[in-house]
Amino acid sequence: MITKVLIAEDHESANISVQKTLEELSITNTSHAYYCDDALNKVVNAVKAGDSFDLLITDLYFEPDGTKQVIHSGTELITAVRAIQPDLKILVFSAENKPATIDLLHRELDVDGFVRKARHDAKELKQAIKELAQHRRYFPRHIMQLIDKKNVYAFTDFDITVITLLAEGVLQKDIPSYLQNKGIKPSGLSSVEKKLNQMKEALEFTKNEQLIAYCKDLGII
Amino acid sequence: MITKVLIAEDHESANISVQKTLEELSITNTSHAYYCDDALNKVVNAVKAGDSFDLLITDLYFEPDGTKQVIHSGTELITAVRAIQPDLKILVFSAENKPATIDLLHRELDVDGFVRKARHDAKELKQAIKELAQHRRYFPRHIMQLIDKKNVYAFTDFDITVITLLAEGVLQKDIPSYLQNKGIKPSGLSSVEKKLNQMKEALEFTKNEQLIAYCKDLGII
DNA sequence: TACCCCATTACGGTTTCCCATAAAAAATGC
DNA sequence: GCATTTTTTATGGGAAACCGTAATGGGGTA
Repeated sequence: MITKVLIAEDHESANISVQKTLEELSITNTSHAYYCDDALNKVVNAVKAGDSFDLLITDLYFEPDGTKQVIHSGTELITAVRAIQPDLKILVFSAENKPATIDLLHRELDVDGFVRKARHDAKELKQAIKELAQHRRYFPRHIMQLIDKKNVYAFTDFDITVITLLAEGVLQKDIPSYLQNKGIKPSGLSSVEKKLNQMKEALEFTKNEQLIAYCKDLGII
Repeated sequence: MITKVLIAEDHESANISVQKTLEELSITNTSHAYYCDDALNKVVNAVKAGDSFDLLITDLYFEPDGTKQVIHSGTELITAVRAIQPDLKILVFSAENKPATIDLLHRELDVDGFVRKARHDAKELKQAIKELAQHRRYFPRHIMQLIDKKNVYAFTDFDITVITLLAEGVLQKDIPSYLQNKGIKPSGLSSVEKKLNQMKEALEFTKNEQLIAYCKDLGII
């Protein structure tokens, strides 16, 4: 049974509508946090007081506004609260639609649900909370389809390093020295060229610019 | 006096919170539209019935979901309703923070107010509606400051076309023929090179890959 | 019309990238 | 230990990109 919920969301308006949705599910014991640090504090205090939360609904992106914060993003918040209260159910409510990010939430951070801020998000939110109350996870099919699509090529750490360097403006011929400085091998220019060719061939691209655009779209870099 | 309001917003949750905010201002005569076409229809019908709206609160971005729509964006909607009902007050409520867009709203589309979806957006929304009821415009100072600050480079249609072609894998030397086919001028290779250099210099980049990454981050392409 | 100004285009030299091939090094198998 | 295979690195020629400069062309003005 879900009765006590914490909402971590910097947008006041989003906060309001989440609360309203919860009210429609007869959940009135809600707390709000407009900053990640504040959210973590509330979780800590609730556990200390022996009155812990049942569910955390959190956004991923929190806009900096000048006030110093230790935790800056929803993903960091998730790992932090998990360390404090492992059994806390976590539902991510975000406009995020990059497959890489959603995949991270699903597999590595192992959150209980994801609802994308979109046309029918309030209805979805209700559905998700109902599912979570039944101890099921909520990742709608149309979201998971996004994830599968990205599996046309599995980017390795090496791939990502090389692409990131390119996106930062490093000349291809200068990449080997960067790799050596970081102790990454292989570091030869030919190896870099080979990797780039492999990626481009797998994705049917011909130019580095396409790779950059593709990786940006998927949130890989 | 503002009594009858139309909310054009594809996100259900945002729609809810706007309505709640209006209720707190004792405005209960509200209509909702989840698509631009629907919003325009409601404006038209209200005018025909001699019971027109006092205020339109609209988002800028409406996510396509397969249903065929004539109008696809808030900016198009704004020009369309202005043609129907010139005295309709328009308040844009959007997460948009690109200086160029806000500038467009302020100067060319001449909307009555802009509230950014951000931390205290509900409070701002209330304030904005109060201002509009007094026949004043509402563009908070911190928004207008954004315009000056972040305006590092204003991308033209030509810029975006060139960058898009690069991101699609078109060779730089082949871009001129593409431009000619689309009837865009200038179309010379030197002009393309010059534009790319201008952009890169303005943003302190050295490589096209950086430009692609930057434009992807900003959602320009 | 003649002239100037500006934007556009054309051209040539240099650098970087691309690609195929070969050499070197490392891993594997017997 | 030695041969084989695979991975990594090196090299060179040709294509594309980069960059400065010169030529072209169109619009405005007297």
